[in-house]
Amino acid sequence: MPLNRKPTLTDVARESGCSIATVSRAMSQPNLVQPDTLERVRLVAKRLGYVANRKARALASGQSNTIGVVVPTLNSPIFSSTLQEMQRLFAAHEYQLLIASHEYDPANEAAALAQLISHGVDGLIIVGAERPESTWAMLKASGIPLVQMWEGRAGVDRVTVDSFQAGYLVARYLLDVGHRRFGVICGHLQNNDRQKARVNGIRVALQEVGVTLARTQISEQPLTIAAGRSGCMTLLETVPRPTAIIGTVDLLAIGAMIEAQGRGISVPETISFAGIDNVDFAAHLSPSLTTVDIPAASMGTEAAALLLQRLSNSPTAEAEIILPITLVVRHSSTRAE
Amino acid sequence: MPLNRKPTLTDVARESGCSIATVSRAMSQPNLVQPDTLERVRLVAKRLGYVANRKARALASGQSNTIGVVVPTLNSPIFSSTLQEMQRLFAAHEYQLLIASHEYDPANEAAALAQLISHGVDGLIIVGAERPESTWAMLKASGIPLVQMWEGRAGVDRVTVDSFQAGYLVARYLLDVGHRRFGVICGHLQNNDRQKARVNGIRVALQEVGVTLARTQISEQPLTIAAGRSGCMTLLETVPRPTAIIGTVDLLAIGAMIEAQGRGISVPETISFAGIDNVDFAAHLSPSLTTVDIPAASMGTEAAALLLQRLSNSPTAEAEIILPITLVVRHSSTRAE
DNA sequence: GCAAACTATGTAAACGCTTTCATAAAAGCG
DNA sequence: CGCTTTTATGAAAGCGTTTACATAGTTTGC
Repeated sequence: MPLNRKPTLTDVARESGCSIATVSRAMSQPNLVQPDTLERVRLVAKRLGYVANRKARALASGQSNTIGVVVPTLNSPIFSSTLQEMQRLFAAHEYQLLIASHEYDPANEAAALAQLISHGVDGLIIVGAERPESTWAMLKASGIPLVQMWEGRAGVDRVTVDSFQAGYLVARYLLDVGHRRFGVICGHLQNNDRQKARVNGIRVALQEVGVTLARTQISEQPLTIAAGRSGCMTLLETVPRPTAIIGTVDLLAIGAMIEAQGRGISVPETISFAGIDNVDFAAHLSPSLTTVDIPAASMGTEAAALLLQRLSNSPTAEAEIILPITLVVRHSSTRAE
Repeated sequence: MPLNRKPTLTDVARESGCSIATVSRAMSQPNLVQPDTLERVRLVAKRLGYVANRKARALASGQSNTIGVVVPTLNSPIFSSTLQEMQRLFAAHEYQLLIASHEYDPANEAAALAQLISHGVDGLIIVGAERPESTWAMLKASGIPLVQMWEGRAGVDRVTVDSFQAGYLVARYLLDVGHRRFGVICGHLQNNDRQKARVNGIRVALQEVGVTLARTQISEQPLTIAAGRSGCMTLLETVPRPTAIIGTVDLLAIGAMIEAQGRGISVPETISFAGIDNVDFAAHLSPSLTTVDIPAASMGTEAAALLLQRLSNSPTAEAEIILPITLVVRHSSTRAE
């Protein structure tokens, strides 16, 4: 078993006849060392199979080449496409992603953040702005560059999307084509500012034309297709029945639509359905889902780019990048009779 | 700006009037220190807001409390549910997940693994067994506990699922209900042993009844719904047309089915469709998708549990956990006329 | 009641790297 | 050609922990 011991800087230094300082420089700041010395060191390093020990490097330099990301859940088409893009960009810059999820529990989130901070991540990406002040204080105190996604609190860099507007857009559209009786299926609103904003957008759009959204017209659900179905079941019992049902998340809208179809309700003739997110899937359903496109992948790219910029210092002013959203009208919705 | 400097062990030691060794022990091996000393140290630590510096801890102890996971892509319902479960279990044991994805590129994977190893992860979880010997050598040389998921190479702990059998099961079922002309839409086979095994399972099942699967009856595609549609388009042109189309991944099967329906082909009467994976979605489609259930979430849990066991030493013999898969017959398939 | 075995703590040496400072050699300059 | 500036290297001091070893003080056992 040739599992001796990993070669260290010292080993390389000994073999190549120079000091560890020179070797260290050869590895991380090659321009500070003479070409032939560099060559020699590199050869030895390669021969010995030397690989820098990042723990040591991190301790000595204060930099870990690591980015912490905390999302509500990994198991969501939206977050995972965001993560995928972030991963791609960060990997290209030699950063590793330390990913945690908290399942919409603020205590979990605080714990995850504490762990990441203690791990010494160089940067942090978080979702949403709603969290206990104590968590915010911890983030501030850590002094770690921070980027928020989705919703943003002023004073912190952020890449957002206007969730309120997303809700407003779908609702406004449905109103425009004549709907007046609505049902809304949304995620749990507690600890989720994205959901709150979307629902508010809907509510305000309705109010503008004098329609109020009653308690019974809203069903809070987990974010799954099955939950969308059961949310729809509930809403179908309200009298009078809605002519349009909005899922504040595509998965919910899809579940709802499937449930309605399963009961022989014709979509969109009898009830129109619409979602928000524009997941891959939405375009392929039958009927295809009217929704609001949220550029989840770009959000990942932008957030990563912003953080990278911060890490390469450039002490620019506080940044807020707002990504555009667009209503996508498809066939799950139609004019109310 | 009270961003002075993080308190260190030394600070706590000074304030509590004992040596840093005692403080260190108080933090990590409380039973080695007298109750009242412990109490005192803890109080001071809390007052100062002391948080252990994991970089230093990692360097000194050789343990990083970090697990590296390398998956092909984050953006897949299958892998993300696996990751979600792993994250849950590891977080409960105070481990952080360092996640990388390689987009099915062996070079990327090797790079990611090298980075993770250099980061000093305590354990590693990888997907599939197919990778260059050089990558395997690197893994071996690192001496880091390793768990493989999906496919396994002997000699390394693994949590697998019989992908061959998955393919065999759907094909066998379709044969049993009378189908003889097949179309298969699969992912790119290169560098993807899961896909290869699934296709082989199908091929062998067909051979058993004397049916051969021609080159033209297989369409390799990226793993998206849209790709499933275009795969279906191709297959529909073969003469004679297949009476059953298998997507080796639900997304592909779903896309294919949607394409067929879009062309006015009745499903399952004219063509039967089946997939593999049993994603959330499959049950809710119309018609609901016949598929093979792959316990992706359990795979995450089991892999994490296995790795945790390894990390807590218990030098058990090499483990291979094979998770059960089951055929789920739904309404997208039916007896051939 | 004394050697042997613990127990609680302290001292100091790692861990493997980065980085400041010093030094010597090389280069630039009037 | 002497003086300043630049460049390439080395010595050594950290970075904040853990941990082997040493040292007293306490038990235990016969």
